[in-house]
Amino acid sequence: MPTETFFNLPEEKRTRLIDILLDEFAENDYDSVSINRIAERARIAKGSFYQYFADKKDCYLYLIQLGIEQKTAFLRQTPPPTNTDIFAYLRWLLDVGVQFQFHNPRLAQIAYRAIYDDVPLPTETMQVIRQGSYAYFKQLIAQGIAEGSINPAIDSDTAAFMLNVVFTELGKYLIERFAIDPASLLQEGATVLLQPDLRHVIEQVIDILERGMRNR
Amino acid sequence: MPTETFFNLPEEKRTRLIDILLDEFAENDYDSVSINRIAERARIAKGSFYQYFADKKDCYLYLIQLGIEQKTAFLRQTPPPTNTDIFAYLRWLLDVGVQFQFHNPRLAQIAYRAIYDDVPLPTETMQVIRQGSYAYFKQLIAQGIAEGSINPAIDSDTAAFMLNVVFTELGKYLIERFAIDPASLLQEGATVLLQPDLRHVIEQVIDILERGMRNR
Amino acid sequence: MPTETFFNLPEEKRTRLIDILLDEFAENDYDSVSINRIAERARIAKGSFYQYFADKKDCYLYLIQLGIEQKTAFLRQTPPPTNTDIFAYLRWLLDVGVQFQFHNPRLAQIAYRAIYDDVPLPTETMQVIRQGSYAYFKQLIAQGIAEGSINPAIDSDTAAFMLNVVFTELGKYLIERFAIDPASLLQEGATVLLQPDLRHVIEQVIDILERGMRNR
Amino acid sequence: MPTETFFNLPEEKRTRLIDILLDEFAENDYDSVSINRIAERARIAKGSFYQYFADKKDCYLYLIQLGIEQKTAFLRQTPPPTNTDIFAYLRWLLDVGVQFQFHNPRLAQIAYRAIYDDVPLPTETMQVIRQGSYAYFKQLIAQGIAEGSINPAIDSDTAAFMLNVVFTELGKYLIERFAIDPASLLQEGATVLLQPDLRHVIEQVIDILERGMRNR
DNA sequence: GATGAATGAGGATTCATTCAT
DNA sequence: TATGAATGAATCCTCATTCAT
Repeated sequence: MPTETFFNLPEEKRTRLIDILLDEFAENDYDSVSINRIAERARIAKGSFYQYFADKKDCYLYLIQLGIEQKTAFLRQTPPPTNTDIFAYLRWLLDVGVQFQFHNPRLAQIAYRAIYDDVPLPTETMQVIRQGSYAYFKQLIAQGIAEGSINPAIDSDTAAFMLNVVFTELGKYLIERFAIDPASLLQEGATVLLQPDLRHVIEQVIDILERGMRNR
Repeated sequence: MPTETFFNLPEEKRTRLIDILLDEFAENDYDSVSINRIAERARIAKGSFYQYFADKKDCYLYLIQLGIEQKTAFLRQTPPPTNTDIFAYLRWLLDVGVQFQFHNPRLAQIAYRAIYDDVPLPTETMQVIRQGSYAYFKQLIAQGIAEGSINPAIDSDTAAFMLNVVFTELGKYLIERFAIDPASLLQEGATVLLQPDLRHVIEQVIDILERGMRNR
Repeated sequence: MPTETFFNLPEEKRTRLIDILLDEFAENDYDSVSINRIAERARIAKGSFYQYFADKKDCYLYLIQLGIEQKTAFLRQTPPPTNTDIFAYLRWLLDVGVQFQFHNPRLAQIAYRAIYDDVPLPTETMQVIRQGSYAYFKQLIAQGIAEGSINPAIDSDTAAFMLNVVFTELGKYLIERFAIDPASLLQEGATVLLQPDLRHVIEQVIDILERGMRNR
Repeated sequence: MPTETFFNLPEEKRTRLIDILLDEFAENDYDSVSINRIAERARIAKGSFYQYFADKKDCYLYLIQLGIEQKTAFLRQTPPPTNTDIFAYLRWLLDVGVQFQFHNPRLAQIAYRAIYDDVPLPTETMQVIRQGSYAYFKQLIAQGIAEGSINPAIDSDTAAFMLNVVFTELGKYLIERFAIDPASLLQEGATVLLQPDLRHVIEQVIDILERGMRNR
């Protein structure tokens, strides 16, 4: 956790610092993130960084936690569909998930790294982070089978793996495919998600998964 | 590309060096790979490394190329099914792909890093590497639609994305799920792939994708 | 010297601070003592430290002075033997000296460091501190010679050196030899000094010195 | 242990480096020794230090070992007295010991620090170093008692403590008392030890110890 | 009187690369 | 061709001290 000093920082300074931290940790490997560079960009003394964070690790975990908080808040903001069909829910989840990635591309990228990069942090810490969404999907699948909407022959672990992997990668794929400038996403009220061709891809992905898994 | 000097090295010495390079680049981030450590482990002079490779980057690209070559050779070794059904072919491809990952876990890991890690190499170079299998899948899907076995409503790009992502991750998922010791894979004649529960997962994955995409 | 502010501190706060200072300076080299750590442990603002002491050096010298005061007070507390034999007096001195070291192990340790460690303070300052007990011993020896109890062939400087050195080290030697837990000494009314085997060592040391120096 | 690179250094360069190392480690606490400063004084790149030594600790232990080797060689050089009286031997030992300290004042100082300073090295390593001479003295005392020359009432541990402490400190005491310039000792063929008043002190010290311990 | 944020120099160590032998 | 010594910038982190509030 950051120090009290960090939270006592003038709103504007703290915001600017966080902004730079997001940049650095989104653009670089954990190992390649340089506190020197951060201090320079934020125009603070090297020592000041250590007034705010115990160390690099502390700073990193703070950003991870920030990501979790913001994602939670984001999901709460858009209510899920009321009908109980599991695929309607997955459709919503994929949609909102992509929206979150588009609204917070740097946080998404950091989370992404947390999953795929080698982070020299205790395995347990990283396990928790990594298994978060996977475990969630697994439970959803089990629920779908119980409800009768998912083919009971399907192994819930395997299906969770597929959902997790596809949902995780989709945001980046869309950005690449539609040549979206990541910088443009940082601005308020980006409307890129409303593009019909982009939504079409999201729907097709769910369609394929639904046809592949639905109980007939 | 490595220098002529490198290829003139006594077979046994070159092999040993490559072995160590694979280890280092599989276990570490590009940035975290240390030429110091490599020279030490390979018991060659630090300067010798630079007789063989122009620099770290050169060495890295050589391993990537090696991976591509070896994968190609590996696929050639196992003939694809003779029937023309595209899903039978995908089934074979996934199976052989996982086999390759299991037989060459270090090369697979390096390829994996090439896709997901930040490698401080020119974007274009990395693009080529990353899009390799994606382009291949896209062509397969198009072919499947032409043959009538894949639902023509499906966008070939989207489907290629899904296949690519699932195929890429599956090997690692299996290793984690079945708690396979990566070291055990390095040994000759590893039989882990024959386990029925492991094959069952592979088949379920294809089943889901097939049901999701097949033309009805 | 500490500032007035320091002496105006509420009794309890000042005591707690001193306690922590003793800990830090007893456990660490002068250079390794960290004001950061002190402020943290004492739960005072780092700036407050500099309200109480001009700087690290000032704080250190205060502790030294405290040690001298407390040792003087301690010696006053136990009256020396009334017979005038110099060796009886040395016996008493060694005994009480060890008792002081045992009652104030942290102050003793700090004094010890003042003698043996490199303290980056002006040489003169440290000289004064270091020569304190030495000068006292020298005077005692001279007195013993005058009284006829010490062999007049003995050079008083040399004898003072021996006494000083032995007396200084004895406390630590006993702690090590009898595997005394230094923590146990910090408690009120430690009875460790009463152990007969421990007193036996003290007596033997004096016996050897007495036989070595007494006028026959 | 230093690296091969270190031992391959041109004689003159290595000697100069060792000279500077001795200076630094003699003048400073382990913690206060600065590799930056060493590199600067030796006019080598900071990185070069790490070509020669694994780390600071490695460098330090090398100096310790150097001290042990040189002391052993020094003792071999001056043969002990042939008569078997233990006090004659101690006399010789004290004399040669002081001579060694005078010939190698910096090594002696480093050894001294090894005994009295806090060195952040594994306790076992330091224990071995510290107990070296103590254990030797203890054995000598036991031998003296067996031979009948030392008073059997004396506890060999206690006597060893006294000898050890006096022998360790004597060199420094003489330097201080006779205001010997440590720098002058560094020169070849220092004759300071021949001064009669200095030898007189050494003899008095042994005289006192002999009278104190001899069997009558 | 108390606070605690800011600072920049300095700590040990690792790195990829060069180049004379 | 092989070597391995040399380099200096970069790494993360700790420090004693100052000063505006």
